[in-house]
Amino acid sequence: MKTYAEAMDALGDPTRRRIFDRLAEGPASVGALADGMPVSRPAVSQHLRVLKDAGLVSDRQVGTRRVYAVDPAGVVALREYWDRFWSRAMDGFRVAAEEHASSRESGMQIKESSDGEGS
Amino acid sequence: MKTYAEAMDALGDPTRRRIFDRLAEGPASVGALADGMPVSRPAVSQHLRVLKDAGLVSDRQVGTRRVYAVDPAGVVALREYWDRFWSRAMDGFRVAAEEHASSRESGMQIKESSDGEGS
DNA sequence: CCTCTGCGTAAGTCTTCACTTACCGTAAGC
DNA sequence: GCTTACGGTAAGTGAAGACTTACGCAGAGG
Repeated sequence: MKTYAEAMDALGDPTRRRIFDRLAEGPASVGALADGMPVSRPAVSQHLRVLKDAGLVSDRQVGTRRVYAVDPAGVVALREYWDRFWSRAMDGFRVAAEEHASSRESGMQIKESSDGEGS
Repeated sequence: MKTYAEAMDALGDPTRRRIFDRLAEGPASVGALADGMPVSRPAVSQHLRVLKDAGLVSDRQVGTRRVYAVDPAGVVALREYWDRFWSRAMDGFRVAAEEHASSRESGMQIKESSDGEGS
């Protein structure tokens, strides 16, 4: 299974996010992607390779051109990961709020600066 | 605005993802986070700073300790960005499929290659 | 007072990686 | 056959950043 980690690493780069953003609006060839980008065409090629290895895009050959498009499978996997993460993060936040309240309640040594009470 | 880009960059690092994952299960102090991590405590501090600048975590002082927790605001912003991205990506995929079909129809040469994984 | 704990910060090192130019293979057109 | 588009790959370079150790500062407690 393509790890979500690879996808997150891939989208951690601004240029790759820009390329992926562009592909999200429709498939495009490498040259078309390189136009309107501040980097060279080989750079775009290398970024596309990373995105492809991460399972985020796929490519097909059309004549002499190579057309790239978003790979729905990778996007779905990433979205599922993010959904799990989302719920866990919300749980964690709830735990944080409860711990904050209970520790205050039980008289633990929490001298929150000189702020005193958090309203 | 700029938050989601910063958040994506922040989560592009494996160590920061690990820290954020840990915080998603509940708040923790810097020392507690550093324990069970393969990196030193200052490294964790620096990662926490990046996560905090990205709006993904918040901190409060408890005595001599500093307790970090996920910041729901940042998580919400990132999720909204992802939702928009998700729908755009799906649109792009539909466009790709349609273009693919039409080009096949017109008898063009097409060679597919996504990620070679036979069964 | 002094000490000890907990954490942030400074300074430096070293690895990663984004980008470049140059080159080579492949598909279409003459 | 040759030539011209298009794009992947190799090799090299420079900068970003992840990590370390050493140090400084604030709070809790004897």
